[in-house]
Amino acid sequence: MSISKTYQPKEAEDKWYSYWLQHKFFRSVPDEREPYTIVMPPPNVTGVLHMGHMLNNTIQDVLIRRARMQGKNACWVPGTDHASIATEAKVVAMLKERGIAKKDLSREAFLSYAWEWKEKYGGIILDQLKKLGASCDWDRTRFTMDEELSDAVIETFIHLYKKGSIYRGVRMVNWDPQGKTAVSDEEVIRKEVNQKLYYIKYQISGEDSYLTIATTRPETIMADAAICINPNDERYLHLHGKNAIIPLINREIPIILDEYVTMDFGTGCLKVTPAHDLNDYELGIKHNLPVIDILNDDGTLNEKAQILVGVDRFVARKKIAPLLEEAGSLEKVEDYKSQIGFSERTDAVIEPKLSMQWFCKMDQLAKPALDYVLDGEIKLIPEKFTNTYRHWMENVKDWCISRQLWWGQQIPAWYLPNGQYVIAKTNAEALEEAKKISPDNTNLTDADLLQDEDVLDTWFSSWLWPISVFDGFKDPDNADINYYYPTNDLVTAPEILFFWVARMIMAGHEFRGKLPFENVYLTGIVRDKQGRKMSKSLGNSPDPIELIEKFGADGVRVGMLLCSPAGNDLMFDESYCEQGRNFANKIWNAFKLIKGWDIDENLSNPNKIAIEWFDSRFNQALTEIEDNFKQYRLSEALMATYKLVWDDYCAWYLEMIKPVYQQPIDKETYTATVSFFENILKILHPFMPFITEELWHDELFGERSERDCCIVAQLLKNGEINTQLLTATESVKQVVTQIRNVRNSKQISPKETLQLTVKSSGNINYDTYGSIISKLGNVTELTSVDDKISGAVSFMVGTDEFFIPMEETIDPAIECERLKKEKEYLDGFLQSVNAKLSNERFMNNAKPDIIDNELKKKADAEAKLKIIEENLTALAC
RNA sequence: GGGAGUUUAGCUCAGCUGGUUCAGAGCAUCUGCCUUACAAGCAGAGGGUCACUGGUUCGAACCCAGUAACUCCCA
Repeated sequence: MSISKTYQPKEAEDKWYSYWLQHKFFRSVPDEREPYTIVMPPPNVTGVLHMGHMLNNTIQDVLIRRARMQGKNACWVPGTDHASIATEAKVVAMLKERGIAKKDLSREAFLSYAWEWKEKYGGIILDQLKKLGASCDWDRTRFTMDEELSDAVIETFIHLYKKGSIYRGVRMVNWDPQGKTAVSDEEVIRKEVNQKLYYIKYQISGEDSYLTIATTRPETIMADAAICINPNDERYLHLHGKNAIIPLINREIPIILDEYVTMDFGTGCLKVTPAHDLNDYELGIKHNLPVIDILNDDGTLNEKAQILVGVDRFVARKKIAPLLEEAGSLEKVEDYKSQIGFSERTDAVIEPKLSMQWFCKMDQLAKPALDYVLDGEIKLIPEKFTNTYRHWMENVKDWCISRQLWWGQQIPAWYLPNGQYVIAKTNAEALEEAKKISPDNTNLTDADLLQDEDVLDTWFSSWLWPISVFDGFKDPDNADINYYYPTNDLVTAPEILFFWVARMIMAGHEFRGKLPFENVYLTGIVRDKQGRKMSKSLGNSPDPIELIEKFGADGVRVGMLLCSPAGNDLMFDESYCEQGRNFANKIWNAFKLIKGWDIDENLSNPNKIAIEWFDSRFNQALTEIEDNFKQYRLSEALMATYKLVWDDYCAWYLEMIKPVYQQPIDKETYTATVSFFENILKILHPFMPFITEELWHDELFGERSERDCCIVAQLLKNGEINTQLLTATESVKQVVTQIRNVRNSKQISPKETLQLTVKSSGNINYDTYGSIISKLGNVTELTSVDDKISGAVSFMVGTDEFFIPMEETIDPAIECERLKKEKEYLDGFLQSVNAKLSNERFMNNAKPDIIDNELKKKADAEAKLKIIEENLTALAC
């Protein structure tokens, strides 16, 4: 049988993923084992897999697979999010292509199109995740608009309303004129934009003088309600108590005084437009100013503007400048940079707009949610996010939860003909409630009640996710929720710490009295090499599926993890995936080597030390890896594994025990080596599930039953670590390296054998390790002497001296130079050590073990110096 | 404008409670190798004023203050 020269991922991936599915290895049902649970941050139904998902889900899969192999009942719940605004926008666009306008459709008709769209595209990401190897319990896949989850949303709304936490009110909201809906503060992205600052002259009423205001939004002057100046501004004392006249429309407005105005910004005169600016709105309330809203929902000007009616706000801005110019009211225009809010979903410029919305009070919900984190019951990883979290939670504003959309859970508010409203789940219940609050209205029928048109913010469903996926609302005491909740780890992006994580903690506390998860692992943002965020519009993001095809899923997983320290952004580059692919190949080739050996039962085992050494080294690495996992340092856990496999196992161990070409190996070594390899497959599995499963089933490891799979193999407990053996072997490795170095510098082929002589100081028993040195250094004869050998290349390892006789003569001058350099170094070293030891304050203040260490350093250095000095004398230099 | 964070090798990052002359890893680079597991590889090697300036200390990449640059969050 011939084994391919390199690892071919494609076939193994398809084969084993379906094998796992078929044998239900991802399936989790409550049992007596300890649960380990992750709920997947549900991706949007509108999305396609991007690098952020790849990173996020690789991490979750590593955690879940490891837990599974630790004997825990691992449950990873997948699902998707309905993403009201984004999805509705997609559906509207799709309908437009088919020549259908949303406004011509009934709500029901529109929703059926939306569902059709969701069925068609909504599962794409989840399918793509399978290619990555995600071991989710797919039977538990949920969608935020599933019936049970929607019910939970409605009931939650009713509960919070009854508690007084939800109210309806007119507020300045972030209006998305393209999505025609309000969005929350968190959904507004601020960007610095080049704008113009228009200086506009307003005539003072009854006078022939003017004042000048500076604004970036000249199209809103028609909505002005006042001009505000700082009462301390001496330039404008003459304006106190007067009125100004808005140009073009000639409406008279008062000049008011408020210290809010910054005197040195613009002209020091501020136009106050309560309907179209948040700060102006507050100023308006304070000064009892009228609110004049001149914009329609789609961002065009309405008849209140009197001019430019029906024109879009940005077109109006362009058109009004010449009008003002003509009227002699435009003083000048300057370039100006400022922050502008954009809708996260549609990228439209956000319009501050007054409207009637539903709000959820945050103060009471925020307090306990903050405490969980401050008390350390919930850990944010890395810790630095705790500060950000606290800052946000302490300054949290009420949450605008209504959206002027159809796709989502419709708000369970029902309006009576008289304008009163009741909150109820169904029309029938609403009718009952309505009769209660409106006793005069006994002949109300359900047809008289109109349900609120709006739907709830998507986050108002996803904040319930860790509870609702286990039906914790429908059936609060069911076996699943009792077993899986609180979940263990949440892996998500820091961008949605407030949107989502904070609110889940609130919901967890409010509805279950318990935190929803114990650890929040915040991943970085995937950026390209130049540090730009990867995005579709920039076109700088590789297609994850193509990456998988190119490097294999294991390779890509390794690549993602190699460059992803927790919480730090990662500068992604394909070369990391290449490194991952190469690693898979290395493992493949180690397998090929072992696979090719024949066993001779009659041979005795010459490799006892090597085996013992690797056993210790393996256990040492296990400890490191475990420690890294405990601290969620996944990239370091992977690196520790990588080095164990590549360096220790392949480069050292296999070379130590490898039989001469086409010679058989002894049984004992073979068994140990195969067993090591199997253990290595286990620790590799969470990172590289496919290649490990593929190799696991090779006959090299004997017969396997159908369910004996790497994915469910149990990780080993840490065994003993023989530190003495480990340090001795380190020295032995150094000897080998030195020999190779000599070969390199003298251009001696590895094939040419050498003689090696050691003058040992007795720290290492070369009878024991000699065979390893001989084999790896290609040394025929290793002899021990008590005296130096002349005419040989020499080197030192620790305080042992080694000699390799050379036919060509050694240049004493070069040798002298080398020795002198080393002596210089050691002298300096010794001096610094002695300086410490003779320093009274050091001796008084330093801990005893540190002093001991210094003494040991001194002794070592002195011993080495002695040898070097002897050598120098011998060479007479 | 307010708050947080970052700055260590060409790149990406470790460096826990100051204590080896402490400066480390992977990748990249350079040199030599087609040595029958692996050129997607093997064997070696060279890379750094730990952003800057002061301070504390017997001792500072690490603690403190200030400066600079960058990033993020909030307004």
